[in-house]
Amino acid sequence: MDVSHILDELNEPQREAVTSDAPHALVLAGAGSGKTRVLIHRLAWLIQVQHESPLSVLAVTFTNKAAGEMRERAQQLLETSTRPLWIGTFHSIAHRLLRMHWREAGLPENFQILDADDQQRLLRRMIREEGYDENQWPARQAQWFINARKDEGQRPAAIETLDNPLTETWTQIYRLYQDYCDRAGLVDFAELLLRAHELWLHNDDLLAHYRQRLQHILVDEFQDTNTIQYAWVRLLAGDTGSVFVVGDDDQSIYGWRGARVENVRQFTRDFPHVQTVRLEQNYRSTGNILSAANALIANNEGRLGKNLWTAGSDGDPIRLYSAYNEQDEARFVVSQLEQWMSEGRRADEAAIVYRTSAQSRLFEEHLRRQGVPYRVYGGLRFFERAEVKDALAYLRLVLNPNDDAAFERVINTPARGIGQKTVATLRLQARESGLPLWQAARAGLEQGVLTGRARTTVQAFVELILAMRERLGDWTLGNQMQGVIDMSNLPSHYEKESREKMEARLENLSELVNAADSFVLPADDEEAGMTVLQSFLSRAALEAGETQGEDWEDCVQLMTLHSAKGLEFPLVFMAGLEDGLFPHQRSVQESGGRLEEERRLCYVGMTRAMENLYLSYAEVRRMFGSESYARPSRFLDEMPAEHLQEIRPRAGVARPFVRSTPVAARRSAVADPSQPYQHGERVRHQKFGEGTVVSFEGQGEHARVQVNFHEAGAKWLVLAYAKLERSG
DNA sequence: TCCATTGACGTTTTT
DNA sequence: CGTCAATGGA
Repeated sequence: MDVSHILDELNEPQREAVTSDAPHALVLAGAGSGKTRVLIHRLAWLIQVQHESPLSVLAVTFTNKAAGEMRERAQQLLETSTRPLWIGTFHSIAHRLLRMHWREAGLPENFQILDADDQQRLLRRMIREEGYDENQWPARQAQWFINARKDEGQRPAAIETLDNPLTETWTQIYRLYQDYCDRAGLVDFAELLLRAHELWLHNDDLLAHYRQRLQHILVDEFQDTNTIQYAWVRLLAGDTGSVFVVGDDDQSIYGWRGARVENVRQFTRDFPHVQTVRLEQNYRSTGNILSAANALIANNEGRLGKNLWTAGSDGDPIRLYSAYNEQDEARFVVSQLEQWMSEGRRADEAAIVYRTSAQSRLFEEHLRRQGVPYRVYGGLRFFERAEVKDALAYLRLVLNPNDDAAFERVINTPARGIGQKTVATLRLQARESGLPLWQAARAGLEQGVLTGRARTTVQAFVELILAMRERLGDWTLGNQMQGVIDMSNLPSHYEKESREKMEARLENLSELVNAADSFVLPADDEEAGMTVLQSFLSRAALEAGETQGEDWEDCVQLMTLHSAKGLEFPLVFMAGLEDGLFPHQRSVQESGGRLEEERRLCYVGMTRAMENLYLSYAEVRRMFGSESYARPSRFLDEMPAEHLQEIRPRAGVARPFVRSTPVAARRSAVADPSQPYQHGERVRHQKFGEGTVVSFEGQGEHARVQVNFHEAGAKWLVLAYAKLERSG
């Protein structure tokens, strides 16, 4: 068979990976080295050359976008339908398994997916109701605790509390929350994975079936897998499955939410005869960018080791700008951007990336002022908007009245005179009888627990939902959606808001009806035995949709470093390279490889740039209302000077006399022996606490240092008077 | 029920 | 400084 179309466009290591006949393979794919291509060509190789059945292939990704891209590109290469292939995110595949085997998984047929927002609301309500002090046991933290445990594969009973009262309480909250979810038929994101794992673990026949069928497992972004995802893959593979994973330990940036880089190394230990292939040729960036990135990441320990190289030219040096303050930084970035565009380049070829999402605002202001079109990544997605979730909650309730999260959401939205007190009564009833709210409400009506106005209003609500269920019976999804919106009288609820807001909300609602109208039951979901309504609701939760609908053509892209992973741009501005901001203060303080993860984040950011990379930092930054002085990011010191070119500010820009030393000078500068304190040194003051020396001046009696205190902010202190101590 | 004021908080985010 | 959520008075 002619395999040239599969192999021709590949370089040697890529080809080696694609054609590997080892039982398992680990492809360490550096940034821009053709990782996705290898995955897709491997898929084609299995099917067209090895003649493996498409039914035997499972390809797993992390995002819906990646899954969609993989299916699309596989389709092009294979020139046949990719229908039989299982391609999807860990969550969507887990979800599919649970839908098909809901009985074995111990779930009700109409279980609903709880998104992060639903989960937090449910927890807040529950914590309150169970009588915990909300300040001591915040829902946010409970959510974090529960998800972290689930990501580790732990049920409450398995948690080792070691008599630690804190852990014991969190575990108890986890237990109560899980009971709630089980009663109401609710499954959160982490639960999808955990249940899917347990489904196989506890059903030998099912596991045997899937092991036999899914002989080839391909995993993308393997460095992002958490404990349960790894265990799931391992369980499925058993002794006979063949696992092909692609990843890059240097781009692991999700450790803080459970991802374990260690899984990459663990893979070679747990699976026998793993062939490891390194993809180090980079097709994206210039030599200067790659060399600087390589040098930076070399500071991390325990890497599996990789050095990116390019056949292309060195290109321009990386430009480094030290801004006087954050305004100056934004001004500089936007002016460079305008210059680039004046040379005939497109706005959408450029990206501004930063560590924290709050940094976007300043750039937005400057871009708007200059009339440069931009788009900010992140923010609320379509199916996460309040009005959309309100409308969907009615549908959820119609489908599964036991869905407490949906019940709570709409019981008094729009306001129908059911106050806090009435809802509290219902909750109490539900809690005492161990029933979902819906059933508690009905029982309460029958048994006369509710009286007076409460009785009338709750009765009306129950009848509304029943009427919806009856009326919606045979309608199309679009009509059901519209019906629910009309019958609930939701639009009236938004009419009280400002005109703009209201119009946006009503527009979203009609967009929602459109979405429902044009929704076609996907084949995957049909096979899993789902109804159109079930499928629509699940997808709303699992693929929350785009942040912004249409207009992002030819816009400068603004995003956090995290959301930049996987993307590339000819021109990249990486801003806010200050110690404390990037690397972030919290990461510097915490142990456990957090600093290394920040360094990887920096590496990810740099390797997004194809032609030109600008780095910048502000000497003074206004944050949380007060000014703070920081030294340039330590990561800048780790980039060889020969790849950097410092850009000094224009003459005439007013600068304060306090300045940190330029990076190049600082790098070569040894400590100044004439000064008692050195730049960057940590000191303690009796009153102001801990701080960092940022500047000094004068000699002897008049010697003063400027210290940036963590609590009190920046202060000048005369050494002769202030009693400073070194604090390591 | 609604609006205004007050107070706490302030990485990163997909599913 | 800015946001969001909780609180309290009309």
